[in-house]
Amino acid sequence: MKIKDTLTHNLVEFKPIHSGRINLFVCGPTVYNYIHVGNGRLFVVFDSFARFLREEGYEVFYLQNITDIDDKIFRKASEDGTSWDVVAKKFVGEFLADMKSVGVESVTFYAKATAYIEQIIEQISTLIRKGYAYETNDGVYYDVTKFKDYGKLSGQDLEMTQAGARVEVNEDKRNAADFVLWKKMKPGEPYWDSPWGKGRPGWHIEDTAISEAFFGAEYDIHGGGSDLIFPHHEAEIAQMRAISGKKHLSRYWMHVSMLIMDKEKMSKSLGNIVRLRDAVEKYGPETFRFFVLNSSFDSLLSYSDEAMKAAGETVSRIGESYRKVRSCRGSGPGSGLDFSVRREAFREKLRNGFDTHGALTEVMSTVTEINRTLDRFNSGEVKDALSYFSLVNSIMGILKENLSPSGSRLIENLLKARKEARLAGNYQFSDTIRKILEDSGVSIQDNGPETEWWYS
RNA sequence: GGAUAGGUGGCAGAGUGGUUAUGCGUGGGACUGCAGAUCCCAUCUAUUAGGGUUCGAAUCCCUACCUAUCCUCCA
Repeated sequence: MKIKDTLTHNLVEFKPIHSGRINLFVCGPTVYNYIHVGNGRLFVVFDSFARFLREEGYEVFYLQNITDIDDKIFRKASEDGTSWDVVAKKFVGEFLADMKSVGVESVTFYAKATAYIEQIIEQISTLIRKGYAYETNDGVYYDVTKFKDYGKLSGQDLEMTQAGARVEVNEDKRNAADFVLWKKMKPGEPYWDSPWGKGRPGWHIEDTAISEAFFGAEYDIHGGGSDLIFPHHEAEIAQMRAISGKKHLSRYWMHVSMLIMDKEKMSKSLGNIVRLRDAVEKYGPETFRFFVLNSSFDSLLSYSDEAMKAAGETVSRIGESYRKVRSCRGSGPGSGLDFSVRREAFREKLRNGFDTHGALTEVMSTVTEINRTLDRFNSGEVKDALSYFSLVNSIMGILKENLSPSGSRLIENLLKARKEARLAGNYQFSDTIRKILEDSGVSIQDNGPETEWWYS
């Protein structure tokens, strides 16, 4: 298996630290509002990735942090006239609800930052003891000049970056690039006791404290949005490697690119946010997942109503084929389709840098072949096709379970009446029944005198 | 200004030296009482621009222009 690794900018052969086991850490959300479709892209990609790794036979511990202490949460709380912990608690719940609605089910454990304050304090103490960190009037900072590889992941050269390009320069810091590990309490803020007085953790330190607690100093794969490469992931690397003295924090780094909207990035300041839950409600989780997985995770992806509708059409096409296979009797002479070859082709694309788009192209080609030859399927091929769909779905999560049969007597009787009308040539009546059924959410399809139906 | 990734047909989005990507859309055909679904054929004859290397470039090199993310607690 190969991974598109941010650190080396290459497709590299993957080797887990412990044979057969993978420790995966992905940066989760800061819970101060509903997440948008761009965030949703990240979580769908890694959900599918973890499912794939498990399907490949690895035992995967997928760990994700949740930032539940942050200035953005304070601001939201003051806007809403409530307290920070109420905001955090609410949006942790909303986040988990969103994850469930979009079929994200692979995360082993969600770790909230505030539950690991002890570990955070311990890491900061170690950094100070080892000479990497220092205390000022307002906090504890990491001295980036002490860590020679700082900037290596992002290709940043500290000499070249502009200090204070976006933020005010803090005069108490030794270097403009130093980042905060511990923030001393300001009036009205929540706090924990520490060797540096009352305060709270900086953003970067929570991830290494959590990942060390579960995985130790070094683990296999670290994921996140591409906007976190610098400085967040640089900071994580600097923290953990300074503490451990090891060569890596994570052996491999995978970054999911941004979602853009109307040629512009999705951001709150532009007001072009689409909440994940709204998109999922409008198009369905299968369509959203297909939309996301049909592109390379490391490329920009354009979100639009048109693109979502196209994804929806394709998802229906795949689902339709699946539905037909399920109702296929398999009494034909055999189509000659070799599903073991097709399963392997699908897997092979994913093994090649998690090429979900390539894998879905394989699926589309298989769907066409199935549709073309279904009437010749024998019973073994029906089973093989079902297991093919099951494999695809277990990783991608793009099949609608619109199971029908064993339905209501009412529907069966309506269909029976319609069949009689059709046989009698009374098409006006049969079309009226069809209209009633369709208006009631029942799709039907005539195959000669017989009619199939399902809930649409 | 710097770092990093890119600029492919109506849309989305693959393809790292030599065949049609694929899907959606559009047009036509088969099938159907009609429809839908499905299949077949076609369409769009795409590669940001300009140079260069090569027998041959979307793919390699150079220049220009453009886009996205990031540029250091706070966005």
